[in-house]
Amino acid sequence: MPELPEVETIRRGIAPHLIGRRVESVVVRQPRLRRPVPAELAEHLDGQPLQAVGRRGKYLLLHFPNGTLLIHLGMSGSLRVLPGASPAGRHDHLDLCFEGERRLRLHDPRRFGLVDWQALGTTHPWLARLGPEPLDADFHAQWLTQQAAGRRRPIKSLVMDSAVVVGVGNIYANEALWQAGIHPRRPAGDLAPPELVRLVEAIRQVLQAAIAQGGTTLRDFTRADGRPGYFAQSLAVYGRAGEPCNRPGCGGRIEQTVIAQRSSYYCPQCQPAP
DNA sequence: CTAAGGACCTGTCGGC
DNA sequence: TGCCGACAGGTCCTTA
Repeated sequence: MPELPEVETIRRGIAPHLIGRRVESVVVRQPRLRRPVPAELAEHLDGQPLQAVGRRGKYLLLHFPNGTLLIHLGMSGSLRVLPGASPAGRHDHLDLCFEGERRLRLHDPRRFGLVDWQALGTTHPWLARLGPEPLDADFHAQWLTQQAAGRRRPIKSLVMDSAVVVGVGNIYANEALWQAGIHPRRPAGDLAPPELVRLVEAIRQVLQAAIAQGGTTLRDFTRADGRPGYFAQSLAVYGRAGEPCNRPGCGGRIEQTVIAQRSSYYCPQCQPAP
């Protein structure tokens, strides 16, 4: 479900409710996510005050004095801040109960999510090989050019590779390629320098616009308070197969195909095939 | 090294 | 109405 804009929206949503509060208890109802939730989570967290809520790619980072709790929401995960006594439903796998009757609840029907502990002063293996943040200055055309050089894999698959750049999932990869006028199946190494410049700019722009709208709600994404995100109405290609291209004067119709096992959308007019 | 495909899960939707 | 397959916002691991 969540790509970078959705995770950032959640980060901003939960932080003000929880920062400065101590964890009073941890409830694990279902430890079997993609990896088992560590059994000693409560020992790490009990009594610790939450100092900050960060994000690296699609990982949320809950910083405590003794370490960091990593949360990845996978395809279907969501987090809500709830009152202290909120009855749990199906797929409510984990609660962090904070002082002052605040409860952070992880809900994840598909259980592709991840939760793990990173001790102070260590780097978790999940974070060790991540590429630059797309909205930071070290994500630039020169970096993408270096990553694309000599690669035959489709450009869409390259920009979705978290070692190249983090946080770009299926929706925003499709959107950014449309905005840059690049066909998703083009071999990465064949892109011309101006195309790579445009693509970097498009990725930045699409992600920033989506964050400003609170992310994309297709079916079940909600912010920490339960509201949807409004970027869905700004999607140019994702989920729009058969509909007309939005580019003024284009007149193409959006097509759908599969690239690297993921649904891919593009306009055959303004994103010429390889 | 690169790239592709399966695996992990449940829910929903469309077709018959 | 009910069943069955396809598909869904992600990543890790194995295989070629």
